[in-house]
Amino acid sequence: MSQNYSVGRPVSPPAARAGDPMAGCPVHQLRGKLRRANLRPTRQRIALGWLLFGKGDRHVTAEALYEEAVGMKVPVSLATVYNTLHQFTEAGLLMEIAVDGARTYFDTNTSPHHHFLIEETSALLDIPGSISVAGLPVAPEGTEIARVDVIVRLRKAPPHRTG
Amino acid sequence: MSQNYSVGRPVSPPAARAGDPMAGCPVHQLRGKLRRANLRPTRQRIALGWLLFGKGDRHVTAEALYEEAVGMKVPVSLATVYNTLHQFTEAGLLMEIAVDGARTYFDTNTSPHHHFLIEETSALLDIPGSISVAGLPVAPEGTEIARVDVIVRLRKAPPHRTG
DNA sequence: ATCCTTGCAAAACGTTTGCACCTCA
DNA sequence: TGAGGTGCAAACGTTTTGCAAGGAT
Repeated sequence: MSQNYSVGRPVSPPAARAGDPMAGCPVHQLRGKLRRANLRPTRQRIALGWLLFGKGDRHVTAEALYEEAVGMKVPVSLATVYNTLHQFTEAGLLMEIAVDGARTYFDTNTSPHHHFLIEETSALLDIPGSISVAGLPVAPEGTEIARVDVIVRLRKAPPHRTG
Repeated sequence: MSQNYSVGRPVSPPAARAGDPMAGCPVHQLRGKLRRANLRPTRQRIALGWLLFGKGDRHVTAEALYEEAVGMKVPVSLATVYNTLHQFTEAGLLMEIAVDGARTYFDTNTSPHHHFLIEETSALLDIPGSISVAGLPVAPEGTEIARVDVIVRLRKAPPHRTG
């Protein structure tokens, strides 16, 4: 329930030491996940997958993930982060959310759900619970609904609420 | 036409030719609209306002509006188009919609409504009728809902429909 | 060995900004 | 005339791309 964002200490990047006996660790599952997606389990993809999928649902930008990887001594380039995020997205492991004009978010929660956008910080949050959208018209002929995005923009509330 | 500023050439906004029954002339109303927004009714703003508000609801990108203006021999620069769109937005004459990672749309319909996004062409359409969004949780403490955006992404339907 | 993947840097893209000149009220 | 607006081009931040070297099977 609590959004624990401060992971980092106990996690050791898989590339830190060569030849570790890590059979049975989440890395192994990650390899299978990548194989199933027809993605070779390379060092970078495993490290990024670890960061992405090892902490519950996340909303990351390419740059944020890149800096996180660099901070954990994972050797990776920004271009590879972009490539990997897009490959993961195509494989259905991530969902891409373009909510702002400048940044693209990648969401590890690929099930249909919607988002809060904190305008102050441009942070994205899953909206808990379920939202129902009623009154959708039929899609124009020749088209079908691919996805429905609901974005609730949150502003800082006025400093007091009298009454 | 280098940086020549003597563009006294009569812009050909659609009504520059008729007699001048200013009352009822859309340009006149536009001038008032700009005045009320504390924006000087300059040539460029009037021309852009004409393009924006003279054809019913529109969803334009800065670049599209720029090319439209250039195509109509309205001397305007891209930077001014951006400036004007943002000024209009701040004045409440336009609504900004960032639906895609790359482009920002400006909607002349400022009332709350939602959109189709044609993924094939990145075109934006107002959704006719009303949509109700139910199940919204309360905004986190200290925040309030500024706006709710619903974007229905439309894909080309599968080529066959074997019944 | 082969193909896929990565890294680097530069290009691409849409947008913003700084400064000189011009226009409107 | 003065306050404000405009144009141009260059800066800006994010994302994409091309090509050579490295890793996975």
